[in-house]
Amino acid sequence: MKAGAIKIGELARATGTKVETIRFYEKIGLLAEPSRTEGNYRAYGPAHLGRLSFIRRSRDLGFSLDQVRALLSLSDDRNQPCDAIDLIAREHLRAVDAKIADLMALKQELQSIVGQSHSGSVSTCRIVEALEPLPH
Amino acid sequence: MKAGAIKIGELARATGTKVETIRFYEKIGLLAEPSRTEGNYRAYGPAHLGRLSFIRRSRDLGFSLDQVRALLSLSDDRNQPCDAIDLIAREHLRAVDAKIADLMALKQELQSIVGQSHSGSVSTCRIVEALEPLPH
DNA sequence: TATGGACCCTGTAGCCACTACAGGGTCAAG
DNA sequence: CTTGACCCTGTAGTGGCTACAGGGTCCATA
Repeated sequence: MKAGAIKIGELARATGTKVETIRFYEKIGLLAEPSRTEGNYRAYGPAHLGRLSFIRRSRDLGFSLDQVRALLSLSDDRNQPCDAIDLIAREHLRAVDAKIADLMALKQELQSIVGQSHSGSVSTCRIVEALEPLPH
Repeated sequence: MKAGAIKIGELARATGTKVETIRFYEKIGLLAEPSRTEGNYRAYGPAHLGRLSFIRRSRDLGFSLDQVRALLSLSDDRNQPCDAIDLIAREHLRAVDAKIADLMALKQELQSIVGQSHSGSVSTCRIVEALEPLPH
């Protein structure tokens, strides 16, 4: 193993990623295949570490793997990527906003069903009534 | 086909569910197998309609299929289901709240990366900088 | 009677982003 | 020389559908 090279477990710890996930990213072509040791262990260098950190950070921000792929290839091209990257990020922000709005509406409806009487009294199943469509 | 019985397509239209989804619910045991016509078509009655409406409504409210299964069996047992149902609903509400909080935090972070300068100027890629871990 | 089209059937594979095995091999410490 | 931590490949499973492929049924029209 070359100086500075690390094994998959170390890379996993360094980036907060599971070992299986790293292998998965390699399989789908998101993370480049590293060289191997004599014993056929993956040997990662600093470039892999940087790349995987970028991926992790993007994933944590909720970007899809396809979006991450696009972000990676755009950020590699150091000519005029900003507009395209901006677009992806803004689009994602829009989607997050939409999701929040959805969930807020959902919450409202759930609350109106459950009722805010948090006291332990038995609530004669308004919930079932709210779910059931037909009179019975 | 008995009087009042409907075919899968009609049930789908009546409940706003896709035909494939109805068959899927049947396969996983969520919706009872209906009787069949001579031509081997599924023939649904009013009970199926009620049941599927209940399922749809619960799904729309974000309950998982396992939760729906529990809600169904609890609401069938007309003795003392209320507490258990209440618990499921409240737990779901809690999960929705947590999800909303997650997304709000995410939105904050995304916004700070994208920047609120909505004017079309090129923003010298703060986004990439924010994603990249290492100085280069 | 033939034919077209709308509908239905079964069964399987694909989607996303992992996660969890099973069944082995490698390597360093004791 | 054995133990145990780590690594390897490959496959199957998760949730909740969705999309075929390759047929069958039913009804109306020509």
